[in-house]
Amino acid sequence: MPELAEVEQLKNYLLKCCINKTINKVLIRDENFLEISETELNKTLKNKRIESIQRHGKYLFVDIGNKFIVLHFGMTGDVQTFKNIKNEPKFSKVLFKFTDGSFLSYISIRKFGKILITNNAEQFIENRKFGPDALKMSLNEFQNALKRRSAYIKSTLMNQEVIAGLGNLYSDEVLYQSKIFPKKKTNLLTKDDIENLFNCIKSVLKVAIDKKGHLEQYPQNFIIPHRDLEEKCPRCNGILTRYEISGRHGFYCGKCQK
DNA sequence: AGCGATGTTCGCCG
DNA sequence: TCGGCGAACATCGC
Repeated sequence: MPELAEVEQLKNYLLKCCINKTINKVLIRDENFLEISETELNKTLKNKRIESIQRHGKYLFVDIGNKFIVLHFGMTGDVQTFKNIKNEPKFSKVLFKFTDGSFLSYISIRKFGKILITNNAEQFIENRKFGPDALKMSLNEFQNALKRRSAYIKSTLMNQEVIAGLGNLYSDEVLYQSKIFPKKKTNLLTKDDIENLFNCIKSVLKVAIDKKGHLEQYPQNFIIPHRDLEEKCPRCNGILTRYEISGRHGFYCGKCQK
């Protein structure tokens, strides 16, 4: 589930299903996801009410009054609420039981996600050196974040210390929409390129959030539905090119993105 | 059977 | 110093 738009969707789900619920117990199904023991986790979370939820980039901060539960979803993370323990989903890694008897599972097929506790969400973001959230950032923040960066623009966009929230798919998408070549060096972009890119980030994320991260529902003028060999550019009908940066695969249109 | 996957981190090297 | 590269993490689905 997990780039910014998908995490936003998970946030909305948790707001709908878990807000104001009080945690009764936590069961750890796979200790790889935490750095503290079940006993210690229960000591911290028992009888705490979920007051609000914030998102920064791909992270969620669940406000339990005096602390925050930090959720990161790796590549396959998800959440699911249910009423009967018999319905605990497959790949449930951490199980939260609420005082009303309902449950919340933190699910992950692989083991890349993390659940942490922090006293201060802003401090956590600062310690991790995360850049501004891609959805909330201003043009000025974006311009500053890109300043003096010499990496490929694709790498810059995926670097969470520059801006937070974009991953492999959405970085490809915003570059496609703004007609920028993924291996263009960041510091060679013009002021117009950067403004254009900024506007495309905002518009792509808006569509993605409206579609609740359901990739199959994305418009046909997006490159995301065409991420495959032999697929054609929806704009110019040219064959899309598959490329690689640091082991990540992406697609671009060689004709549109110079 | 083998390969690729929406993420992060680390060591190596230019 | 910056950043690209590759590996590692682990497992499922095509």
